[in-house]
Amino acid sequence: MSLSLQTELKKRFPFDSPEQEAALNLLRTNDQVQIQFARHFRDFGLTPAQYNILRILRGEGQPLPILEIANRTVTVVPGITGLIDRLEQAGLVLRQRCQDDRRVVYVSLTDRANHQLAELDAPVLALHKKLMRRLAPGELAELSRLLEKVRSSLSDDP
Amino acid sequence: MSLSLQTELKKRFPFDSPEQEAALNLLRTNDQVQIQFARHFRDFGLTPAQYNILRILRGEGQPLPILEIANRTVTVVPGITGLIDRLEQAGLVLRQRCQDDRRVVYVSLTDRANHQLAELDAPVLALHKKLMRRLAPGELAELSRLLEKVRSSLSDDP
DNA sequence: TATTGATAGTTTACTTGTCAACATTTGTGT
DNA sequence: ACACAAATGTTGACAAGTAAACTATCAATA
Repeated sequence: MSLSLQTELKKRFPFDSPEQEAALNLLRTNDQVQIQFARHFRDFGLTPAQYNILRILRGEGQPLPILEIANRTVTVVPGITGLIDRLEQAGLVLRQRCQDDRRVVYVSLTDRANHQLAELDAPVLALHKKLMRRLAPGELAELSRLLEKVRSSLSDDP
Repeated sequence: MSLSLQTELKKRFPFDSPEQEAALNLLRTNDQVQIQFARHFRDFGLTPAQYNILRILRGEGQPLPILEIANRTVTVVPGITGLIDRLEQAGLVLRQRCQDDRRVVYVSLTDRANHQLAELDAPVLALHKKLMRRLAPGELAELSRLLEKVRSSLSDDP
């Protein structure tokens, strides 16, 4: 039967190639990590995407145009609108139209957002350490290096 | 000003810790890779989640209960329903109630799905190789090993 | 036999990511 | 000055991930 043959092949060659194995490992590991983060932030009423935007704004230290925020996330342009909408409803950011160029909308953090971010710093750092606790310092550096190398091949297309 | 100080600090210590650096590298790299896959499958009318389910069914070689499929993906139970719905509408899978236990619903691939999967094998493998092209064989193995190590620390909680 | 509890799957509601289409504003080239 | 292109967001539609609540079936047991 072709079915048993297929099963046997599957056991002997679980991956079609080392490249595929690495790619699938990346996807699976990321899934697991994302789940941890999502649970973590949900306790504070934030989603990972929302926290990401707040971190970007704090890192910049001043208001940013909406498209600039979108550029620093993977979020595609139309998606950023609703994201900012919900953050604004939650009282965490403010929208202000630019006077010079009335097309652009600046987004800034509220005091409440800064307060909430400060509360999250320690738990987030602790979670990062927990996720990576099995890796020795050298392994951490190597993992970062390899991931950056993968990303570098995505920038210049062919 | 606190702003320029913050900017300077940000340059000198872009990450709070090596663990955080590795975790963020993982998230960013995965985002980029996911985008590549999504674009790739969209040309064939499939989403990555749909392709994943088809691959699982082909790998098994026989119909699977819906919850068994959900267990093999990161998809949470309620989400799997709509996913199977859309695959069924597209004529790629069939639902059949189990006779022995009328609660369970088996899902099987149609000929059309098998045909489409066969067409996708070569392009998918090519994409995997393209994504990882910068990594030497040893680096590929090391990346897989490190990612597995990260996942292993997520299984046993504390 | 009837109740009680567990299991399989669905429905509903909400957030996010994605694309296509659009409005508004700005800049540029006749 | 005027038309036309480009940039900045927004809207609408759909796929997907998530949690809470629900239905239907099965199993155990009183």
